[in-house]
Amino acid sequence: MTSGRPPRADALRNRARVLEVAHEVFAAEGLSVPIDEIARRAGVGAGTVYRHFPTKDALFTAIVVARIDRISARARSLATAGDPGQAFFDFFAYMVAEGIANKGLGEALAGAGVDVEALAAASDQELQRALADLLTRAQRAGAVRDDVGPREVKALMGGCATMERQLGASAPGRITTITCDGLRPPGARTPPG
Amino acid sequence: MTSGRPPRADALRNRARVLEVAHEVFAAEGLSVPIDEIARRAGVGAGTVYRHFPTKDALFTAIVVARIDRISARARSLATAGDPGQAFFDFFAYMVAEGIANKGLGEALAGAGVDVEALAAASDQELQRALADLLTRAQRAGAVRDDVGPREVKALMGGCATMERQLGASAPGRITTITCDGLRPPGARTPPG
DNA sequence: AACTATACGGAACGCCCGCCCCGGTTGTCG
DNA sequence: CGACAACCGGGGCGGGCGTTCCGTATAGTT
Repeated sequence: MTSGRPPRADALRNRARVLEVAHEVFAAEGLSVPIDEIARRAGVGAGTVYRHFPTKDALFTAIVVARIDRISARARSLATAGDPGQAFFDFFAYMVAEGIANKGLGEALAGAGVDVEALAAASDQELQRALADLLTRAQRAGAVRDDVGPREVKALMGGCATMERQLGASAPGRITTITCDGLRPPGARTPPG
Repeated sequence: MTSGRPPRADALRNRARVLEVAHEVFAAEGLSVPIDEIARRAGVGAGTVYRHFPTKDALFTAIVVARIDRISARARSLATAGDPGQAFFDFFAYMVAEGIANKGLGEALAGAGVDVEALAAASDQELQRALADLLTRAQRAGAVRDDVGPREVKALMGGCATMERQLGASAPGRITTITCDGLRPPGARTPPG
């Protein structure tokens, strides 16, 4: 490996600060914010950002990967929980909430623009696997209709987040409720709760 | 009014050609295509485009308004048709199909970017009204759940189009089927058909 | 304290795109 | 056919943004 010497203290500090600020800004404003803006808010120069992350995509990817890893962990822990149906829909709601709270992540989940898929392929596949596991368990338990796959579910989660955000605070969760009801097998609507 | 003289023949020809080409290109590639590209494909200069349409938004709005008017007409004609539930879901599927076939329209329906809403307010409200009519009829007939409004339905139609496009040809219509099932009142799933 | 590798800041570059402008062309009317 | 107004084309301007470069500052070491 090319580990010549430990990085300087200020370098690590700046790197962490850029990561932190970028996370907040991307979450609040989406991916379209200029790098200069992030640099400014972090109190560094644009060059510093590019030294730590060779490209804007790389910066964004680093953040998203971390986020996705956390989500995957959540999915795995839910997979072993009691009721498979409950676990699946809990995860669905969790993912949508995450997408609403984090605009940049939402855009990524909705497949908009960036080739995060390519760079974060490993991380994303991990999520895909965990989701597939959750889904098949729920399907075997008869809590989710059989004619859907992980790809459809993932798209639906991203879409729900986008739509909920678009509708704003009016009727919160309505879209997600409808979609979840649509995912249940015929004649298996759960009462409110 | 300022109607001094009828426009020249070539002016009308170019205007029509620009409109036609812009429609195709926006439908195929979305709103992000440069004006220069549209001008090139139409065989005119960029200046010509801007003479007929003062702004890119104006060009796009002109196209979308025409499209929305057609859709509204369809909605109104369905409203008087036999089964209200059938009419509602027919329109839902029609709108989604339109959104899939027309990328630019889909982006507009999904509320992405352009302030078409502001410019096309009149036309859009017309659609809103027709949709609301269709919806309440279906709800009164017990074909659609009561806890949704036109805004949610409109968002769902746009979202379905986006998701279907994203998933490509694999599992066509799956997302729309799920969403429509979610829109039905509890315990009222229709068998395949 | 002096020295050097490392890191910093921000000006500068290149590219894209919406929009404007002007010299040349072409339709139209007497 | 000739003249004039309407219209055309495409080069150019301005602003935004991702990325690079280089003179300067500073952390770490002796």
